[in-house]
Amino acid sequence: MSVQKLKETILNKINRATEKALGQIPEHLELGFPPNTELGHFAVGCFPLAKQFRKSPAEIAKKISEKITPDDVIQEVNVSGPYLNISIFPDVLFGKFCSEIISENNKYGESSVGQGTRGMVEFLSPNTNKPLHLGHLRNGALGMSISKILEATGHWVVKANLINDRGVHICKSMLAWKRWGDGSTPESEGLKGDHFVGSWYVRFAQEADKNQTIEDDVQIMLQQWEAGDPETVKCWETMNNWVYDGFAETYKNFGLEFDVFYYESDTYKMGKDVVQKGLGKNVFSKDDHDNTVFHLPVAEFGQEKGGEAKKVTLLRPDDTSLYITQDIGASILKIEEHKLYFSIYVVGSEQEYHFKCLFQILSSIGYEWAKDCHHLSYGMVYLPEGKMKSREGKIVDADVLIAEMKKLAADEIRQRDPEGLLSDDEINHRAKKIGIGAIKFYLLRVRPTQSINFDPAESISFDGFTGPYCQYAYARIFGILAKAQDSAFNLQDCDFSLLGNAQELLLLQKLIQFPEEINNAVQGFNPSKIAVHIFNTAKAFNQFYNKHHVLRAENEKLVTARLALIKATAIVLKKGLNLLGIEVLENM
RNA sequence: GCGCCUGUAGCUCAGCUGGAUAGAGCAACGGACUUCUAAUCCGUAGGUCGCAGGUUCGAAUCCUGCCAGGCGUACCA
Repeated sequence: MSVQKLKETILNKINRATEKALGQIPEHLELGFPPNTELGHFAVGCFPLAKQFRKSPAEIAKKISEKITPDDVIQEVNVSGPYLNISIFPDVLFGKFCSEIISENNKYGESSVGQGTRGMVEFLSPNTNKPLHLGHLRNGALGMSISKILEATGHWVVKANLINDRGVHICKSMLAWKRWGDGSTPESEGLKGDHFVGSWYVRFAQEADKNQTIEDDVQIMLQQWEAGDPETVKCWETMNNWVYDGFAETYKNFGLEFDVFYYESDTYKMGKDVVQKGLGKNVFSKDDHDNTVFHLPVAEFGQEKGGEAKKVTLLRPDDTSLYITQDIGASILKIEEHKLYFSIYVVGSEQEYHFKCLFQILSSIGYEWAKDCHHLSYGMVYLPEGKMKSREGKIVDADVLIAEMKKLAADEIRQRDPEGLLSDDEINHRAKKIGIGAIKFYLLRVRPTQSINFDPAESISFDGFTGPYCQYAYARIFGILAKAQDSAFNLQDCDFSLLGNAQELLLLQKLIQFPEEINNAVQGFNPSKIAVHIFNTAKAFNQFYNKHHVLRAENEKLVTARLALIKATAIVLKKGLNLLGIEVLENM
């Protein structure tokens, strides 16, 4: 009997009892959990039945309970006000769930609700004029996690990175390097490529403060680039390649993976012909200044003070395109090239209006898939002094943060290894997983719409509601399982009737809830659901661990049953952390 | 002005498809390592759920108004 069947069995029993007691099958009931494990293992609130049977929920609960007879699954049913609290025989309860989790292993919690539909998650989307910062890490962590969660729920995901590699800001670092760089390279300066290029972007800003005319020079440079001037294009390629080398290193360190890269230099002209076609079909029109514009539907977007519809400009009078025009082109390209059914854009909340307009325009042009485009919007990352602004140097650099967290983790590991038994390689290996795990968990543990106030002094720690806390629980379990290897247990021989104390019940409850939380996460595009649940699972394990022994339990049968329970726990912890893009460690 | 987001314990946040006494973590204080890893656990203390109405048997959760903060608001990306 599977877990799903067990739940159905319980609900069926209640349905039949309701029919006996009140003459009708209930319209809708949900199986939940009581607030504490002493009340029972599952709970059903009778509120939804009040209308159907025109009685108070408490009265209904009482009548139903009278018609439920214990059997080989249900041990007893208690009524507490409007609730039916149901207890299951421990051997069935623990037996079913532990066996199922262990046999499904890393597939536990997955579902096929996505039915194999293919979609794209576009995230990170960096500019090639400066290194990545903390905001990019939030974006990257979200993009990776939501991709994994979509895959776990039966979707086919293409991870895309649309790189903003052209434009006046890119030309700024080019101009500064050409003028003052004196042939220097990342190698000659001993810098990561993206940091090297970023330093010239900063230099440009400094020079521009002294001398406004270079702002004009950079516009000329942009024109030369657009005209395909060989020298400018060569410089652009050289510098972008330096940046890509640097980015690749950061992607690798932080665990960011992409299936496809798009470059704005390839796509920035693409929206134009779509707009011009739409102009012919009267989807778009010309305004007084000869701009090509789109009128937003008043019902959704409201109207201007004068009463006319709001509009979006798509082409300037000289037919040059704007950001949204490019995005129209890129959106269509992505869908057609990869035969997508849905398309997700992981982009900061400051662009919500942009995407609302973009999806509306695509829909108005006639693309039905526009309804399956989703902007996964997330809040800003603030520093104590305010919003991050790279031009003012108020940023947390991604590489610096990663290195710092890794170092903090390494210090912590060394403290736990006073005799120096661990090799530098091993310390490095662990420190990386722990440091990155701490950053990712910190960025993913709150819902995306929340802005994050990043206080470098105290924001990211290894204690409490953190990634390392969850990793630690896993490592503890791994330690026990490793020691138990000699007495390898067989699921068939487990006597699960021995389990059932408060800590074991709470832990099992967390394991049971896991698949549902994955579902919640995917429906709300919200990985924090998983972060919170994995923390609660780790906490439930630590509470169990501190109160009960596994290997030194009272008797051999209890040892085996508990081994099965913690093995199932390890599976859930690992799966959950992996869905957040966090790796587990076997030793900490 | 308008739109979206946010407002819950000293701080950072869960809970927000209405339901059992509002939960964590951090910080504070007090405990637990001869026992499977103390990056742990237990306890104490800490809350007019921004304010005011409304809907409901029942509201942190839904509706309306207001207050405060953030972001956005057509020819930047």
